[in-house]
Amino acid sequence: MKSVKKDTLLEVAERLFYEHGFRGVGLKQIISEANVATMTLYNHFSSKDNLVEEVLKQREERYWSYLDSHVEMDSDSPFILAVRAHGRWLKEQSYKGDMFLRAIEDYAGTDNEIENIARGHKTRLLKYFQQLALKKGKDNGRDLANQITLLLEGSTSMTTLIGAEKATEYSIAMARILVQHTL
Amino acid sequence: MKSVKKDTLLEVAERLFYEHGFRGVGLKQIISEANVATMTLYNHFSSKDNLVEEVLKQREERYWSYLDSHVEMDSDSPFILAVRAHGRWLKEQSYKGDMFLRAIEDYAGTDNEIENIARGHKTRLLKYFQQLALKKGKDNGRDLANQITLLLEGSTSMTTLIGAEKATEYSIAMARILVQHTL
DNA sequence: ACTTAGATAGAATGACCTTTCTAATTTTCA
DNA sequence: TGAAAATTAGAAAGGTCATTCTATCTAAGT
Repeated sequence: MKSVKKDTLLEVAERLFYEHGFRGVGLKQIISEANVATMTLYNHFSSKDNLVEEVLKQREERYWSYLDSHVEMDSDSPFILAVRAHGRWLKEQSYKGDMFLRAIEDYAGTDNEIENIARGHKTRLLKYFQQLALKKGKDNGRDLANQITLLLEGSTSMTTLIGAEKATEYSIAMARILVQHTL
Repeated sequence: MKSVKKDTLLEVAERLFYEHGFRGVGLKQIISEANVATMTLYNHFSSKDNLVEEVLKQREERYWSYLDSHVEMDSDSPFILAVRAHGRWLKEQSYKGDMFLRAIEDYAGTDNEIENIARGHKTRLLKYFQQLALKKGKDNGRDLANQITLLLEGSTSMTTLIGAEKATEYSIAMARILVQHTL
């Protein structure tokens, strides 16, 4: 059932959408770089919007397996590990802005599923850190979770300006102070 | 020399570009909402890209007069004032992402002036905080400036998720800790 | 070897895009 | 008032876009 063509399409589409934006990439370019016929795309995806949806889902899966594989939840400093893992993700996969934020901006208020998927990812990130804070027995877990998330988002934006290494260095430094401060 | 039509066009274009993205808005919609003929637009702007450029310049001017009017450079805590001012800007003018970051993403690598203008704004922000740190006699001025900028960028992104008030609350709290920590 | 499903190239469609053109009308101000 | 400049509506050109439709071809499994 799994199709190599479909996987190629998803891979190419994710790269191009990330590089030039959802609206900045046409299907023609995608099928051309994927070495696939038009109808092959439409056999696997019902529309361009549907392709965008699948791309976002795939990217989210990849993001979480990235985080999961780098964060030992029971470690002394899971927050720091998460910020560091996010930094690696930035360096390798997200050096110019965040795809989910971009999807939210591009499709906000147009009544489609894309915005929901993108917002879902962000919500999950917040919940992730809230649970982490809970496990650590912090009383102000929600605040800490929001602040750590803010640091992640900040480092993502800053990556465009000063590179992933420096952005991550700064966010880790601040996360350390933060965790220490809310013990 | 100043034309009311041109101002209307800039105002309408800025609103629509921010709301739906540069590529998501057509000139037809802009001239329609500005109650202006096609040729009026082309009399004042040489192309759509040129319109985008002027919109960005205008927005940057507005951003800086916002900051300047709220930040007393010689105050005890100009950093905190700046973060707070940025928070007000978010609430009133930038509730869903940052227009400059978006311009950088949308036009990166397409060899045009737009990306330069957008990056210029971000560079200026960094320099602003570096000078502030210098005036305060901090030895690690560059680090503090980068971190404060990271907090601003983070609060901008978080505004889309939790609103400007909470995002600003968190960034101010973190900025306080930071300034205190690097005295 | 036959069948069936998937993939192919390429054209057709209709919508929308930016930019240019024209010719009539309105505004500005000396 | 009269001349110059700005603005108008609308069409046209020339692209690109997403989507659909052919009709041929390839590959797999029985």
